[in-house]
Amino acid sequence: MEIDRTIVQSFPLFSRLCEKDLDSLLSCAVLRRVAQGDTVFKQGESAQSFFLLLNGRVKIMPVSMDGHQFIMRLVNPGEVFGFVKAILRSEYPATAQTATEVLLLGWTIDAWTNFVERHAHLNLNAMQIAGQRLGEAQLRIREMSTQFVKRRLANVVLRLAQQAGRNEGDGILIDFPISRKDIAEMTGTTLHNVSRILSSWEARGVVTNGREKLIVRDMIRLSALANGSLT
Amino acid sequence: MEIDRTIVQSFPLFSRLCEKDLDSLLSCAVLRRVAQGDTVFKQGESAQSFFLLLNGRVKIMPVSMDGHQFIMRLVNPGEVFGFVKAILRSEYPATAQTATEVLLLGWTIDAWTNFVERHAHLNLNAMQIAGQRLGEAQLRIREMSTQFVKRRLANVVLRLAQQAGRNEGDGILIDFPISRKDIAEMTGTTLHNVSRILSSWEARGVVTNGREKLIVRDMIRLSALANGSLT
DNA sequence: CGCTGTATTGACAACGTTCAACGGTTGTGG
DNA sequence: CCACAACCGTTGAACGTTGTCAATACAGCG
Repeated sequence: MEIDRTIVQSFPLFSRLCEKDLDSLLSCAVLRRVAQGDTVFKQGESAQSFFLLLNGRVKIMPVSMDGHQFIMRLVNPGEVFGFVKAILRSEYPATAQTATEVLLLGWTIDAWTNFVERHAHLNLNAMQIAGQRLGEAQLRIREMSTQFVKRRLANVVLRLAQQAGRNEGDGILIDFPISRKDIAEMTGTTLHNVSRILSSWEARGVVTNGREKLIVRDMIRLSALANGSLT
Repeated sequence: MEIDRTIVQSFPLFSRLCEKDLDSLLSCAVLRRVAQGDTVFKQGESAQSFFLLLNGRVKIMPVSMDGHQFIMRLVNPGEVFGFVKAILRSEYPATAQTATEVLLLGWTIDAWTNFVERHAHLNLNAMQIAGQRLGEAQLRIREMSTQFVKRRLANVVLRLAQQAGRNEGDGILIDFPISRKDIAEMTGTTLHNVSRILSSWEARGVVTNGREKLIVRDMIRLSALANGSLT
């Protein structure tokens, strides 16, 4: 199967690679299709590969011993996942489950380290990925420590609209099926609360709700809700 | 001033360096003493240096626009801080304030990158630092999303005891002055709540409280509180 | 047409924060 | 050495937020 190289080249991890190098990197990648709801890897497996998401969405979900589910990260097209853990040759700390049918490229960590030896500047790219994840994680910790559920939810929906939104003229549709439970697990609350709050926002014209569907109608007011200047 | 090289060598970032290399690295480090309550760097400054804490404790505190204070990380002796951001040549995302008088070593990022060019394996060490921070951050997110304040507090105190505890025979003393406000800002709650919960634990013989002081008397029961098998 | 998974809503209880008052300790300056 | 201020900690009460329980509705699917 043929991959569009210009697309892959535009992804942060591979920036500043020449065509030849990109070819050799792509030649040792494995293309994989995964159906909706299946898992790419499972928590606890040894991290021998990492993945680049070409298409669709993937949920990164640690499972805790006390049964509480939640979603650590939502992977959008063009992002890598399983990357940091693979470099460190440890175990995946979470399960990667698809939210849609997805298309992805996989590399073994051996192939990658091999390649990096000849392209040392990729170390910096890798560090940038790790740094970005760390920044996102710390931002989220701050939100969880200091903000009420309403505001956290506004931030989650805002990010969804920015990263997974498709402009439909009269609003921004979240571009994959997402349930209240999913949103609750991204926000750190219950689906009941999410339902209540989204309903109240719908009454005020900020969003439109549907079954596994969410449309943002008023980004301005949503932003205001997210930064606390509106309740 | 003379630094004990065997101590520095035992720190993760510098593992697998020979004596000679260690000397050359130490020769371009700056030793610095900072008084209790002063700041090592401030949020928003461009990250031109990173630091290795030799002695004392440092609090990493992002400040949000809405005034909410909190403590993102507590740095223990032997740990580096400001490291990831310095490598990425961005701005410090938080303020580093000392909880005690501290002694630390500082390197400019230029000296570091220079040194890394001749010791490529340090890239992996750096990645390990970043990976560890990321893991800690994600663990904390999970705690904040799914656990009640009591249990989160138990986890915070447990970590304090493990990382900053000194065994006193009849209990484990947290080895630096820490206020209820500090603990609250590490847990994501108010000092009132911390006071209440710690008082109830004191009544049950789990801890002993004092002014800017905390002694863990019963690690077993504290662990049970932390993993939810006890309320 | 019943089954399953998703969503909405109300009532209620539990939890946590805010407000307020008070007591104790430390440090300072007269 | 004492008075005083500043800071830290504790505790109670009221309030608001959030989670839990329960009932219902609705859509997709065999």
